[in-house]
Amino acid sequence: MVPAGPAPGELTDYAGRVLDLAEAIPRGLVMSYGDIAEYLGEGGPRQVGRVMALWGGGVAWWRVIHADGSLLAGHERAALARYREEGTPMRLDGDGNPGRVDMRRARWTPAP
DNA sequence: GTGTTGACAATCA
DNA sequence: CTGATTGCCAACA
Repeated sequence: MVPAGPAPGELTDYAGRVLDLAEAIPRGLVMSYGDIAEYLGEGGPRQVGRVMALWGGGVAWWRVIHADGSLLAGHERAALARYREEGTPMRLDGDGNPGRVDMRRARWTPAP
């Protein structure tokens, strides 16, 4: 049998690692795309982003954000609700409303 | 095979 | 602080 490559819509090993790591992020903390890619030692922030875009719906997608702490475009409202519930450290935006995560405190790295 | 796009990041102005 | 530019890697037309 010829080794069939990853069919479209199916998880690859890399995607599995990304999702597994995303699931491992503790409540109240977050990781950036670049951090995940760096920890896995392969791919890059964009590949992690692609995995999350496709299968992120099955994990805590709101705990995976940009390196500068900005939230996901289009899902900011849902993410804010989660952060509020989990007590994630937030940084106030110009209007005095939470618009970003305080990466300085919320950033997390697995198994230190 | 080439060019464009994308749930990104680091650097410069 | 924000905005623009460049670099990176994979998928898609």
